[in-house]
Amino acid sequence: MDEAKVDLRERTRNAVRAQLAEAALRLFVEQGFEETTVEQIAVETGLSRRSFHRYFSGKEDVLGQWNEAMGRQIAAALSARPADEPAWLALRRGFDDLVQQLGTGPMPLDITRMTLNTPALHATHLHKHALWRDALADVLQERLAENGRGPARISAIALAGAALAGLDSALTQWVAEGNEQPLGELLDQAMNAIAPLT
Amino acid sequence: MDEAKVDLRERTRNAVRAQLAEAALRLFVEQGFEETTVEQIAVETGLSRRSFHRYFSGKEDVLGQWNEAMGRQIAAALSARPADEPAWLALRRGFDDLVQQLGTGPMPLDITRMTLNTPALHATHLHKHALWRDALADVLQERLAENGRGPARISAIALAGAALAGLDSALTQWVAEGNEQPLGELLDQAMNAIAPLT
DNA sequence: GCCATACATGTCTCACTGTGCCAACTCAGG
DNA sequence: CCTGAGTTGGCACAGTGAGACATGTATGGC
Repeated sequence: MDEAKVDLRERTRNAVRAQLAEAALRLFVEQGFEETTVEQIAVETGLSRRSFHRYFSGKEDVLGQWNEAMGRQIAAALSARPADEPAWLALRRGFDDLVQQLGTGPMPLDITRMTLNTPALHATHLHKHALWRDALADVLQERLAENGRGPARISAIALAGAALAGLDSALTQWVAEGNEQPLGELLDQAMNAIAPLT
Repeated sequence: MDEAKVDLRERTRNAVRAQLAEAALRLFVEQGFEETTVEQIAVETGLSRRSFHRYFSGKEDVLGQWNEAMGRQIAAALSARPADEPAWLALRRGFDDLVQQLGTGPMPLDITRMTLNTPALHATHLHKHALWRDALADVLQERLAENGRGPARISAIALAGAALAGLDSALTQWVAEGNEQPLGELLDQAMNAIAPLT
């Protein structure tokens, strides 16, 4: 029972969570983030307000959880880069998955625009970057620990943070000009302005 | 009357605002941010909950306004740097005021620690960085516009964001090790890890 | 097949926040 | 004295987040 039972419950939970997230996203895009109440999302899914809070800590957490998965993906991509690749370039390549995923269809652009323009969501967005930064810093330390002692923690965090700053400025520009230039090129431009992508 | 009257009102307002901020900071440090209610701050200053919201949009805005002044100061310092100084070094020097101000007494360290560890305040902290970033980007564009056309907006934002990422990792480390190394040295270390401080 | 048990959910309740609205007060200028 | 701008307090309201408790509901062992 400790096996299949837990797995089943877990899968059910995930399914419900996904339903809630889907309803929430739809309502957000339809009528805006602030104008959507938790109750609306809950009713839409056939749940109570209280139960919504058993899956998400709040409205903004709906997007927060979506981003956690992406964070792990980026960290994994980074640690898969060849060890002799310069760190800055490896960071750039680590973003490739994200860039590709955001480049498919107009939906991601709408969500990204809403995320950057809604104060409450912008906060979530920045918090997400802070989490990604720490995760990437871990990988960087591990990556560079091979040749001698790795860099100090502070350097790893700084480097990861700088890369994310580049990503953020690329996203800002991307949203501002409405997908005029592909996100990947903007990211190259941004990161190159910080340090040469050797 | 349009002269002294308005000024008087303005000074009174600022005085009340300062009193509120002082009471809020004290209560935050004493009993934590989340555990402090708006009502407590208001009563402490002899005001009503309603009136507190006429000075600050919320608890976190107390620190938010403190940071706005510092943001303007940093931007001013940056634009005062010699035009032939490399941008990255100029950004580092622009932080000198902030570093010095945070290095005086144990109070700033406590506030900074609380800011980084409290979720709601961390969000304010990140938002503040976003504002600073845009302000610094403006100055950067202006600075480098002298020799020919300035850099693209995206590059200016990326550079400013990277500098702030360095500052953030320095602050994180500073708080983590409890002022073991001076903040200025940590900042040198962090920014050097991103790009050489020529 | 039956039941104890764990887990999800709904209802009720409470504290806190942010905001609109209105009455009362203060204080300078006519 | 009084008018008018600005500030404040009190009240009400919607929304959020969380604790307590009761009610299902499905799963496992018996």
